Amino acid sequence: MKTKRVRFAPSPTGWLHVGGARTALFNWLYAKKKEGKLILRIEDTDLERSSEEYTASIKEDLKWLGIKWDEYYKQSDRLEIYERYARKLVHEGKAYHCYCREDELEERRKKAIEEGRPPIYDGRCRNLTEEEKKNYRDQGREPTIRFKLPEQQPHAVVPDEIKGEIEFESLTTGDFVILKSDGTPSYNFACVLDDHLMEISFVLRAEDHLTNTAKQMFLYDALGFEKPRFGHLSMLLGPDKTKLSKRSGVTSVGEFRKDGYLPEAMVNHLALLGWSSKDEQEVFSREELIESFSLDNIVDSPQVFDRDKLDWFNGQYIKEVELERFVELASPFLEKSGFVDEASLKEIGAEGLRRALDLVRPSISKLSELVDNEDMAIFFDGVGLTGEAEEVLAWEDSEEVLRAIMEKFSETEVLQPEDVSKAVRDTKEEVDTGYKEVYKPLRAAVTGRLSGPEIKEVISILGPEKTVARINSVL
RNA sequence: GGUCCCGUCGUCUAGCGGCCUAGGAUAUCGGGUUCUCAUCCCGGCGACAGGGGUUCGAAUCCCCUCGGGACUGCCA
Repeated sequence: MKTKRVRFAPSPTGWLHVGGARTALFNWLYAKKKEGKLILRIEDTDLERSSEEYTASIKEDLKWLGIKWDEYYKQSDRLEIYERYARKLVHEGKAYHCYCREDELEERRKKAIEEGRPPIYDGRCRNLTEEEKKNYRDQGREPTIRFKLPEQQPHAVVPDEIKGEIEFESLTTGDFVILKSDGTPSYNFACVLDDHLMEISFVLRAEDHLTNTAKQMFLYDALGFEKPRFGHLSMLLGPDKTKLSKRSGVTSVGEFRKDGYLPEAMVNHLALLGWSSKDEQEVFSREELIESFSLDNIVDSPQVFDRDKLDWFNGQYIKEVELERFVELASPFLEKSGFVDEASLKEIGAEGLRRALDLVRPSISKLSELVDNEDMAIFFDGVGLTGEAEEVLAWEDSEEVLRAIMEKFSETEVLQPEDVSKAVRDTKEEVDTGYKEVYKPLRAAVTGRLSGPEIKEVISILGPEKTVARINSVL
């Protein structure tokens, strides 16, 4: 069986957003599942809007997601190819030069809409005489090349493997431009040529290309190319149910990365947007996704990108990742906090930081929550007392409790969590009071607050010296 | 306006004629665990867009209506 080849073909006119990322992911999953190849093709034929910066950031984001491509192309490197094929079509009488200027076209389009006619190119340059052409050229007009659609517009049929065969009663276009006046190809033309030349076997792209695919059918026929298979993914929508755009909130992959989402969470969430496994599994490793991925389970209807679910996934991964990696992921965010500096980091020590982060991670759903995180702050100095904490410290037995337990802590160099539990137990006996009456003042004194991670762990990490100092400071 | 796609809990989805008084996840609410918060566990609320058919039987098939979306460029 021939190697399956799919592609992801973004245009570098903006950052990679979640919709594009999902398309890339599905292509990647398909390639992996079929042991095929993924081709990354940068569609930068719009010289005005494309930029190197975006190209670089798209590649970076894909790498971050773990989507690796096997081959890489840039359409701006291939301009001669498109031009050559365009000329070939002109020679064969399947395309022609059009000398209409953009403003003229725009004018006619507007008029057509006003008059209730479809805004379709009227084909007026189809049969220009040599003299007319010369006239236009003398006027300094740079022609475009338009593709000649069959006279009697046959209806296009797109054999979509996700939605089923789609029939178009009519194309909503006239002869369309395949080579722009600046010599660059238009999207549909470059796309068809490249998909063929790069031997793409399956074109899996988003649904906003459906009408493009219909147009492309004619191009394949005119060029004498065999058609690949096609599949159209439903759209990813913003919360307002319209197409994702820069306007519909933060949707660029890079932003999510900066906000402290893990790539595996992003991948997991994206994979479940428009696809589902046969069973009711939700959390998938990459390998599991590849294993269970199938075109059959792809959904037709569009889906809203839901931040809440992503947060949940991210929380799951934050709890599960190896501690070493979590520490690494966390450090840039910690560095941004007000309470961490080199000195305080040294004081808590690498092991202390590890334990503190491990203790705090169930409470966050994204790494950015680590910045100025209250649960994290308690491991560093400069924690003030909340009003509630002061109230607890004012309890009748509080002072006695604290003095008693402080004494126990003073006697050791190291405090294991179970040592703290024992000290609490003994103190409770001594003072003849309840657990709450010991735990609460202890927490209040040590952390300045009434809520937070397990206090015996906190004290264990802090160590006896600091703990005692803190208790002392409130007495 | 035209063409095309889509329509199950707020959101992601299971369902492909009887297993559905519609299942799961998330969100939300309540309970439990805990010194507390988070986690975790248990439970509740919550949907077949509407109307016609077809059929013994429809969320599932057909038609219409309504609703949402995309495209309609010398952008991709």
